[in-house]
Amino acid sequence: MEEKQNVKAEALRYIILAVQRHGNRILNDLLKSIGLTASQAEVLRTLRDRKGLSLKELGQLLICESGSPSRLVERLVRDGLVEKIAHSKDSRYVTLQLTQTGKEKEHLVENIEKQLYGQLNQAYSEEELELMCTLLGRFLKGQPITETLKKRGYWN
Amino acid sequence: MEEKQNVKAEALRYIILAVQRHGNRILNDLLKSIGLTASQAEVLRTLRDRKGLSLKELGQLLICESGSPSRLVERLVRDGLVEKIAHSKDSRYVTLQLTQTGKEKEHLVENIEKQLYGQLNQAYSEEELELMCTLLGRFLKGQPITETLKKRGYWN
DNA sequence: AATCAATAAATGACTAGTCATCTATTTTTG
DNA sequence: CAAAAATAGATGACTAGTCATTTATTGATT
Repeated sequence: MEEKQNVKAEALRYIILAVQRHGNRILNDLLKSIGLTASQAEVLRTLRDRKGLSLKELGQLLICESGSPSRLVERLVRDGLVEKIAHSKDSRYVTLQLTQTGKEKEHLVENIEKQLYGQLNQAYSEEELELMCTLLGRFLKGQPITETLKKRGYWN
Repeated sequence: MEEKQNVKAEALRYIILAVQRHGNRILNDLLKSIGLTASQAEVLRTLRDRKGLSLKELGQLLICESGSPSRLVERLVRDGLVEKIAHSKDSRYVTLQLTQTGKEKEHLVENIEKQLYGQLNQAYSEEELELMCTLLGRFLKGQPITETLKKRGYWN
């Protein structure tokens, strides 16, 4: 008798995967026009909102990566969107800031993300969005990632 | 006034990402004991359920990959879990089947997945699972991936 | 001060996901 | 039948995600 439940759990598992991929594809397609990936865009948005972050602090704010975003940032530096600044007191730290180009791209990202959110708002009412967040969020209760979500303002 | 909606849409976006990653981590941790990844396990399960698939047909059944699973299967062949058999009539095709070892691992995968589904069933009622599938699925309406989900039995 | 522990970041090694292109084969069609 | 189109799969090139290890620096211990 547990089999039917498992089928539903399995269905949810794969639907979550499919939705995540689908949304990511939508966003990446939109971002392609400005030569960014969704993960890179998340870094730009985060660096704009919080200045002077270290690599470690940035890593604790990203949902897209659980480890350290060394290489993600490396590519943004290579592409001239982010600068690394040595910390004067503790040279283990690197602090990050957007370059002028980075700031300009960040602004474009904002608008592109609005298009994605527009699609979500078209598909769902505010109540439904909240309901999904609450239900899905229940599965994350007690997990480290909830700290990140709280810091970002996506968690009560 | 659209900003609040966008915050909720953005929250959903990141919570879906976080939940997908968290579930994947749980599953990968469990699968590590038998030396498989979640994607590899999905292939094994799929090849057990449907015999004599070609690479292309397999690709159309996987949620974990949208393209062709050439390299995913390549690694399973390398590890001795899957065999490639040349198609006698049309040598463009390759048909796939589990080896004995592959069949044994597939059976272990089944049990490991039950542990994940157990966690989901503990967190959610049957109605909640269904509700989430319905709501999330709405975002996939009309997309190619729904064909895959239907073939797999996770879509009405 | 010298050693040891802790910390931040970088790096290696791997799997995987995406897109474009290439190769080999089969099918179409003129 | 020969050339062109279509198809299956393989491969190259890239980003990214994960885990383990290494390097450099700072802080703590004695």
